[in-house]
Amino acid sequence: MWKHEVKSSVKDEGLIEKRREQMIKGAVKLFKEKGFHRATTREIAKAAGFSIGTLYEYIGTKEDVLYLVCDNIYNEVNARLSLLTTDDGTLTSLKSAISTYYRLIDDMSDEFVVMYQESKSLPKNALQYVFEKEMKMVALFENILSACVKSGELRIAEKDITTVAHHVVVQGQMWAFRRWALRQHHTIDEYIRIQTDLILKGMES
Amino acid sequence: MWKHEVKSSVKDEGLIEKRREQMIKGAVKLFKEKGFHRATTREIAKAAGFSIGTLYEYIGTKEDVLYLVCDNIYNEVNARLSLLTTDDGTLTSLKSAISTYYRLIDDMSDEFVVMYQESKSLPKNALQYVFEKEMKMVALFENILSACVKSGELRIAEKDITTVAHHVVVQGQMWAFRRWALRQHHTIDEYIRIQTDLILKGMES
Amino acid sequence: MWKHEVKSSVKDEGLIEKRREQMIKGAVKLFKEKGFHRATTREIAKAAGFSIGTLYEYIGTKEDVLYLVCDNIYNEVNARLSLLTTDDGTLTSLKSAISTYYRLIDDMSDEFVVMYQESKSLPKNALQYVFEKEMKMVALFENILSACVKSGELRIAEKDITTVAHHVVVQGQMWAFRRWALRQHHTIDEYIRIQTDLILKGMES
Amino acid sequence: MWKHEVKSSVKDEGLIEKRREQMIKGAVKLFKEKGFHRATTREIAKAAGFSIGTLYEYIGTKEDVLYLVCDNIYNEVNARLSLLTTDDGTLTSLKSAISTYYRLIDDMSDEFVVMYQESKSLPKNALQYVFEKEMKMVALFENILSACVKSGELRIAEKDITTVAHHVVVQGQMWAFRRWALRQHHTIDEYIRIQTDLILKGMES
DNA sequence: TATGAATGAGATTTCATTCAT
DNA sequence: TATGAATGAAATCTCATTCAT
Repeated sequence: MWKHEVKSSVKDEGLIEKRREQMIKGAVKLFKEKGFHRATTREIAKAAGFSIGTLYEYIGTKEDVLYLVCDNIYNEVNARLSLLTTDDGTLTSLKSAISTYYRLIDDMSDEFVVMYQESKSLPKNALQYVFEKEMKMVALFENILSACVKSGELRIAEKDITTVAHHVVVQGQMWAFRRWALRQHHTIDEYIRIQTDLILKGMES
Repeated sequence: MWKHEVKSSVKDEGLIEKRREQMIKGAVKLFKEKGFHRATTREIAKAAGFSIGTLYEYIGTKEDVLYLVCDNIYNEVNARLSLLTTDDGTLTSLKSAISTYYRLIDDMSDEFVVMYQESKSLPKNALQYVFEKEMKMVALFENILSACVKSGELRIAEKDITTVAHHVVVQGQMWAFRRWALRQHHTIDEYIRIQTDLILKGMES
Repeated sequence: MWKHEVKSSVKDEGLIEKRREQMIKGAVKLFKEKGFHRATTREIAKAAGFSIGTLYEYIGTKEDVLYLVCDNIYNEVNARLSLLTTDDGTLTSLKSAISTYYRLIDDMSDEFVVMYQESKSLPKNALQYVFEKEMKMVALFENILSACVKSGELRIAEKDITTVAHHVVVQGQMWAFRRWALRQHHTIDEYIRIQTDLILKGMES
Repeated sequence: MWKHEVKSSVKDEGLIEKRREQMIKGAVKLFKEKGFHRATTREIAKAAGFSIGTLYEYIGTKEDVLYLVCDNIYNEVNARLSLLTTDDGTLTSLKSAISTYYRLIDDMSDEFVVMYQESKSLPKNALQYVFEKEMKMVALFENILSACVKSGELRIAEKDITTVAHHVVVQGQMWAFRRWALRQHHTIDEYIRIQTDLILKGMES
């Protein structure tokens, strides 16, 4: 998979890391508030805590900021899920994957909302990269579901597996996008239980 | 419910109707392609088939175009759903509502995608209006679900009903947003069946 | 003296006259309120009581409206002053000219203010014409003053006469421009008396 | 008295000062030539010697340029008059005030003409501010005249003092507005003498 | 490395004028 | 004659990006 490169004229890798973290944090807040297009680079710089000149020492274009936000999310997703997940065909593995994923979304709601709302503004290359990451997420759940089907724990028609995987991912997004409504009734734990039950009951063998 | 007014300096109501239809059609195509912010008013005018000057005879600001697109969707939703839906507590009424709603989304996928992706760019007033329309949609499914619970056809905890209603609406959006993936495996009819089954099996009493 | 021509595609002279009167009345009100540039032709048409299309049947360009306003003033000035004034070298003739002129300004304050504030927006030709009219006004007072000097009623150095004539004209404008302040203390009659006294006492022989 | 603030995104106060001076100089020339409305912001920028982008680093709206011109005049007026003037009731103090004021107008004729012709285009707030400055000028002469009346040097009816003060100010404007005519006959020194004499003779006790 | 002033392409919006009805 | 929809040139203002310090 091709990886979008963000240009920087600064050499010190540690510094780059640090500045980009500042940037992402500030940008997410800003993009959440006013969206990617309405947020100016000046504002992003200020929110990050440095000057417009400095901002451009660490990125090439404004869109890079958005890319960094998206990339950051997937790094987080990877870090958390890759360790944990197995596709051993047990319902436990499915439940654990859903739980981990939804909890991640709960932790990074703002980031997820920003990513899903603004990623279309990425340049083609970066968009493609983010898209592939997203598809990897879906594929991960496909694999787990597939394993559960093979092991006989779930009954899903072969051709429906992809759709169910999308379903799982999308219901996760829903927690981020409609938080204000859902949180009135449920904690993240309850939400995870409800969604898990729905899948399991709907597809039990 | 307050209704956002779009200013026009043209008097002939029929003409306004006609021109705005042209506008909406052109705008949806454009917004889909490049998003609201990247589409210029000149492009919108051209896509609609008239000059920039004429465009501004029928709207006050660029955001009005977006509003018209959103408003148009809900008019369509109303037209189709209001006739059809009953909350008599039968599963049939639920199925029929889901089917009608999802089919509408299928017909107007582009419009729905544009609305959900760009509506945050609406001015506060208009955003509020669109938001209320969306909540009305959720409430409609809440009512139907509630009736089914009361009649004993479904078993859903009182406090989960809102969440399930959101679920139904969001899965409809999913068909619009992830069409390219889902359509590889399913027709809209199948998709409706899958989602309906999932709800019914997941919540049968 | 060259006279600026305002083009009209309408033949009926009486109608032209009538429409232009409507126009001038509406325009003065509008120009007073927002100035020539901020007033749109649409607004002028509406203020005149007809449509934008009709407006352009009676003028060639927006600036023609301004010209008509200015021209109208001088027609009025002519009508009133030409009858009345004599330069027989009596103080009475001077007093009467001042009185007539200042009273005219009092009657047409809005028009005068508009003319003096906006005439610089006239096209060169028309501006020249208005300028010449203004100079004729000054010349008229020069003649009267000259006659009074010759007859021994006033003592003004030859080279100061023009300046005094300008003085008289400008103090007339002052009544129009600073009405809100001056009217708190004086009626037009008093104002005329004050200004006349000042001239006479300042220049008595 | 409230003071209109002109926004600038540049921090260096000295630079702001310098750039605004350039701006004012260029703008006065331009406004004199074609008036505020016909002068475009691009032209203003060019006349000031920088780009349109830079212009807007130092102002918020085009109207701010006009405001800066007006404000500049009154700063100058203050600087010159405040030092010099006394209202000790001597004719000398009156003469000196008139002389200083008229000489100032002579030096800044273009600026004064622009201000009086265009200030109506200022936004309400700024217009109010400029208006108050103008009234302060009138009040200044009122005070001096009053003192002369009290000391017995002049005889003016109480209620006429305001009008005479306006008179003095307006005759100053006249030197700016009708320079082309007046200068043919008089130097500024002569003009000052004529106007001073007129007042003194017209109102001597 | 960090700063922020300078730049100018490009976006939105207005409005004088035309012309078919 | 009267109307008003259509037009597009031109104006104001924004903002991503650069570069000298």
